[in-house]
Amino acid sequence: MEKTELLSGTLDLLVLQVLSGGPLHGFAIAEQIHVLSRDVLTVEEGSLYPALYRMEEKGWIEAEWGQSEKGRRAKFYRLTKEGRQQLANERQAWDRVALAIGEVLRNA
Amino acid sequence: MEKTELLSGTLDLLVLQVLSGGPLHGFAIAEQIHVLSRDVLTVEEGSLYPALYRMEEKGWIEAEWGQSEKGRRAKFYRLTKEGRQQLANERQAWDRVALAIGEVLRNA
DNA sequence: ACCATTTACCTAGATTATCTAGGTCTACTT
DNA sequence: AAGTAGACCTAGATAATCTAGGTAAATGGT
Repeated sequence: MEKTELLSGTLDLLVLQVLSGGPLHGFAIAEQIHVLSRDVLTVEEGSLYPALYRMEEKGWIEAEWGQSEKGRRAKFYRLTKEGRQQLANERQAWDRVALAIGEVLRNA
Repeated sequence: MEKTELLSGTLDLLVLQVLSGGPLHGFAIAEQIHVLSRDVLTVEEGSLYPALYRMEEKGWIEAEWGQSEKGRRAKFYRLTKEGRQQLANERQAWDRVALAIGEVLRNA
């Protein structure tokens, strides 16, 4: 209940977004989100991997085994066409909701 | 999974915020959030009432029975001092996280 | 040659928030 | 008298995230 440094419901959006820059393995996805958010957002592995499976089942991403920059085996994920569409949808939904919350915070 | 028109984890913030303008009964809290967000955010009653209890137990709000504008019995909630502090904390947390997400969306 | 650390993935179970879908009661309207 | 709207309540389902473990391979230090 305390230090939830990830806003529930935004994980898919974040993953899709960092994958839009090109394929990445799971570990690197979490790193990217952490770094790009300037250490504000932390994705726990126990959240990440199940999320990747869900998204793979939905056809938004595809996986392929390969080798990481550090020479270890790693599963690389890349966006599918559906994933790209989903990203667009989620970005729009985020904008809409974040703006709406902003309005409430401004006007109450 | 589809039309979640409320971002998980933001309900407390929204409730505290609309109460910062003065006491309101539960039904009116939901209305206010809906109206102020220009119909984007909808709080279901099954989410609202349990949330109000949680917040009351935490000492952020206090309840008192009274009469609504329409002449029906209604439970009015008002912010406590702790609630005001909590609101400040949650606003800050929201700003921080929303900004961080924005950075990821901009830079990936 | 050995051991610790880092990298990378995986999973079961707990927790928690929200929603669904019911319900009650009362005032007002027709 | 009946129907609708206002206002509250709750049990159970759903689903996302976290906790806290675990495996295995490559690197680095001694």
